[in-house]
Amino acid sequence: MSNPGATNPPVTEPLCAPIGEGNEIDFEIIELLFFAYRDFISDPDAILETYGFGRAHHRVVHFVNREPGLTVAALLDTLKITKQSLARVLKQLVEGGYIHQVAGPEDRRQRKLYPTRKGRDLALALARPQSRRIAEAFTALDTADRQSVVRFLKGMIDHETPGTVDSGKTEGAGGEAAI
Amino acid sequence: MSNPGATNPPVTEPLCAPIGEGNEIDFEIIELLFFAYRDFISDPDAILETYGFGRAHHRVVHFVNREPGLTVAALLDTLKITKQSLARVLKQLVEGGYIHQVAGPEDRRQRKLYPTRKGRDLALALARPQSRRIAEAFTALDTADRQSVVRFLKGMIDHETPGTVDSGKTEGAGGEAAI
DNA sequence: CAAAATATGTCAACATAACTGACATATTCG
DNA sequence: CGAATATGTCAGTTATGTTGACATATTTTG
Repeated sequence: MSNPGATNPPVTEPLCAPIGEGNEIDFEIIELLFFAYRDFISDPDAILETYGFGRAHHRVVHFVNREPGLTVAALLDTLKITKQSLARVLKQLVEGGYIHQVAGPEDRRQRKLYPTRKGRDLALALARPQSRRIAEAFTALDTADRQSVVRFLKGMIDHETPGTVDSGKTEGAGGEAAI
Repeated sequence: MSNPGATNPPVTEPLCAPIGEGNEIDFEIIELLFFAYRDFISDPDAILETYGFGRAHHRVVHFVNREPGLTVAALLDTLKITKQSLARVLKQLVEGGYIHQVAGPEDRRQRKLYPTRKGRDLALALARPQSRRIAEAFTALDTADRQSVVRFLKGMIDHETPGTVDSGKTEGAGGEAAI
């Protein structure tokens, strides 16, 4: 079927030239983001493994520490996962004494989430190597350069026009999020 | 003097203060990276779904396009997964006509991987929205600022000490292709 | 040349973390 | 009271990774 020296290459004929030569695609940044992020999460991942935890636990512990008292619904909205997905890791974190659940003072249906001292220590232990990595990457940059990085990262984030997202349902599509 | 009110708070008592106030941790960049990367991969993920593909397929298609003719072993080394994991997605991509396998010209045990036209089109379709997002985030930055972003991202990547891997060949130019 | 090493493929079982759907319970609201 | 809401839970599915064992073809080596 394949003929070396065929005159009319079909879509299944192999291409030998690398992609992105003379293309409009910014492959440099695409790949830098891939590798930077992969190495960025490798540090906490190594720590999590010693606890028997995974990325999902990191995300939950992180955001509960960043916003103590947030509700399950708010956490689901931030993580953009389903409550069934959250339930598993949250249960482990609560039973392990990392997170405390308190019935809402006004709406007692709510479960407000607070970190414990143990949970805070874990969040800090996970963030520390990440922050160190950032600091190292920043050593070559002055204050103005660092602000450029912040502006770039903010520009990479979806600017959700408030009003387009109908917050009627709690079970939404999930992505492959990661912290 | 450690605690007003309660006498001796155990590690399981809830904390109300947000983490990272007056801490040495750079939570701003940590979270910006999280959200930026999540949204960054959401674009290709939506496209992949229409093909019945996932992130693993994107990675394989990307690398094969960036370095046509790379071997299975080289791909495994880049992706840092097992051959059993790769086999599943690679089989789908080969059977779908996105990637072509050719026995190595010198070492016929090797299977050199090449993108087909179809595979190249897919790789471009996946990279295009990512590149567009980068371009948008760059609009607020001049050339010097963009170089700062590149320097930052490179600084975030693990600098593998080239001593563990002995590669005495003149090929491994710094900044090799990869997603 | 025969044996060992290498590159790849494959079968099977398992783990994690996401998903959907259905249903239970407690609480608040109209 | 009945409907809506916030949360929890059970059951099954999918995608992607893992380990271990073994097969096959090819190259290298003793």
